[in-house]
Amino acid sequence: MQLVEQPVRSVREQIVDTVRAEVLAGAWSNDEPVREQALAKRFGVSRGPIRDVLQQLSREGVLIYRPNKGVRVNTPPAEAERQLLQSMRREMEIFCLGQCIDQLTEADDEQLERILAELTRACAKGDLSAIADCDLALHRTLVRRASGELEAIWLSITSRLLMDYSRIDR
Amino acid sequence: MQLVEQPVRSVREQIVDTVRAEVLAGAWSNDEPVREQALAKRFGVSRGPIRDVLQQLSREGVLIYRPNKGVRVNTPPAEAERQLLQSMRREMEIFCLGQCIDQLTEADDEQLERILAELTRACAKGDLSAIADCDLALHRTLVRRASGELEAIWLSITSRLLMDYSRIDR
DNA sequence: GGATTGTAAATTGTTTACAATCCACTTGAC
DNA sequence: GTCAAGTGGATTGTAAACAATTTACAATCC
Repeated sequence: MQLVEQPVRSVREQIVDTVRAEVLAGAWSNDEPVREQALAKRFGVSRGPIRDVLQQLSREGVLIYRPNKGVRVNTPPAEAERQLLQSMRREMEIFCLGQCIDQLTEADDEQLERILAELTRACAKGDLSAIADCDLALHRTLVRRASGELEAIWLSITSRLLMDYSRIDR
Repeated sequence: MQLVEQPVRSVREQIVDTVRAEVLAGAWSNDEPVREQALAKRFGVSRGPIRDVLQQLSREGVLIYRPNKGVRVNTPPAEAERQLLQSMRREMEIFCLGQCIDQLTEADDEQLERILAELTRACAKGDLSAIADCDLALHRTLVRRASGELEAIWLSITSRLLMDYSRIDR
């Protein structure tokens, strides 16, 4: 189920979302480096697009990049940083909610309904990973609706917070 | 004068900082697209690194990217967004100041002194562009010292705010 | 004359090939 | 036996060639 609608999802964006979801779900170890060629083979593309993906996820804080040494899964933020990020995320979401609360289209409603239904189902099953996904998708949709410009910033903040979150439910 | 110290400045990062500074100074028009090959030729590299640069600056909000159509200079944020970003920037800088106020090394002090001296000189000359550069460098150094993780987020916020700023003094 | 389709140049997206760097292991001296 | 330098394989960084898409312009049709 596609939770976050995107008009034209380029190959790169698809891979970014896939990899991010896997890392946040705790599927990747942070002990061993991520190899470009392995990902390229897996997604059926060459190393070029993969490098773009890894660069973006590094900017988001999900991965960490070291020159000539590739990328690894990043460590969650320290407690003090976490509080700051929480506060900033909250501030952004309140703003976005206020921006788009009275200009939602029917398509938006429908999209939100779908996400909520999925969230309900996940809660019923106790699937923590799915719950996290839905939660992310819900807020992301709202932020995007309010302002596509803010989405990148919001993702950088939220991804870092979820780095912590995913470690906990494991 | 190099205002923001960086241990190992990769070629890409140098180009990123150069291009960002030029755009924020209002040197680029937002009517015509930015051509990859032109930049590659100018900086003496191939299109690969240039694409990385353009991708990063697009994530930062300085440029805007459209699939198969290249990038352009982005438009400044709307007033409502601007206020949100201002608030978030303020929150981050207060946090970072608190984090690193009592753990500054002599090298840091020296670096900050250099920036302040440059800022004073710029103010005396009334060089608005230089003032903006110094202001940016000053805060960026503080943020980086507090947490390298936060720097990317801070840059995304501040760059967008400066998009507006640069337009004004023109 | 105005709109539409066809075509060629330009630009972006991707792949492939090559250079530079890093890492683990071996080899050798002490 | 231990440590140092060397060496081969693997991995990242860059450049150049190729494919796909867009754009501008010209030819054609109504």
